[in-house]
Amino acid sequence: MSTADQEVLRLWLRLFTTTTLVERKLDSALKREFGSTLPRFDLLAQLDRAPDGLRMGELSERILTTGGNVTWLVRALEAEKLVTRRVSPTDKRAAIVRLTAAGKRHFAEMAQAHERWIADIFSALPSTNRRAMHAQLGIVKDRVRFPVPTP
Amino acid sequence: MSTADQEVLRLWLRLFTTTTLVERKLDSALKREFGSTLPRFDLLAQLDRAPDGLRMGELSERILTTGGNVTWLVRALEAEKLVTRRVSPTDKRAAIVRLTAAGKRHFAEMAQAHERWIADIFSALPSTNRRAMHAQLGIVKDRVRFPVPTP
DNA sequence: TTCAATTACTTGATATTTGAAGTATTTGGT
DNA sequence: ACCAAATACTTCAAATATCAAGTAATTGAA
Repeated sequence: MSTADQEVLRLWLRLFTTTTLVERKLDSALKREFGSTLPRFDLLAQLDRAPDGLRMGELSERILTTGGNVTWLVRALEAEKLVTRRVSPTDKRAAIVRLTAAGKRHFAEMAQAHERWIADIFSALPSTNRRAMHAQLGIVKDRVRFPVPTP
Repeated sequence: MSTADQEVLRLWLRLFTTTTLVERKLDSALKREFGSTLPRFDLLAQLDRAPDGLRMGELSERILTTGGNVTWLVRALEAEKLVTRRVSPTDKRAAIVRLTAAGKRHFAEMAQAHERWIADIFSALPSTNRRAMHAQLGIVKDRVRFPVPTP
């Protein structure tokens, strides 16, 4: 194993560890302060940006989870009266999910705290570095999404 | 919400998305090629670096998961004859987990493929940038692990 | 020494996530 | 118009993860 290989493995390990630590911190803070979780928050965040609602499939793509899981999550949020679900008028197979007024309020509250937590963590980086990291992660992301064909 | 806040939120979102995509890719490749999973691989990787074995608690800290989950994972790997578990001679409460010979072989095989996948993804970044990113992630990680006391 | 507090782990109940298989609807080619 | 293929979603079982409570062993202070 070459030195460069060692290096990329260490980079991936650190990426994984760091992200997991942030995730756990956010998740436990959301639990503690709002009785919610990160997956729920992420789903609500997508809906908050989509005033016309989103279809189950769109949600599933955006929060990077399976269809079955979205069905499960939406059902739970529906039971809590945070979202509604209705059949699409143009495609009876599709369900359109929207935030309720209560859902909007609940999300807004959480988003404010969430933003503080994130700012607190990432403001440890100078702005220049943040931009650089954002760009570099973009390269990695594209590489995973659009793999180069094996020669 | 200030521009800087927007910026850190976007950075976190990208960090999360990128890591999740890589995770899913590795997990599905491990499933497809070796009938294993990323959590199992991570646990075996820790043991591979620890010739004297690790206690359950140490494993749990290193792979960032709960004690109950480690108990579950180790039991599954034990059933597959990849690890053994024995009571610590110095502390009868503690269990020491080690790789079996078969476990070592199995891990070595997976590690080789794993390394190729990682190298393929991250070699899209120039070496200089990789080092920079590693350092910056270190700052974030420390910030999460050792939060500054609220003023 | 003795025992309350701590530590290391397991257990059991739940929660979440996945993946495969099933249902209903829509689409595209004939 | 017709039907096979594709699409959108749900369901169900199994895998994985969390949390709280329980057990056993160790520690440390009186």
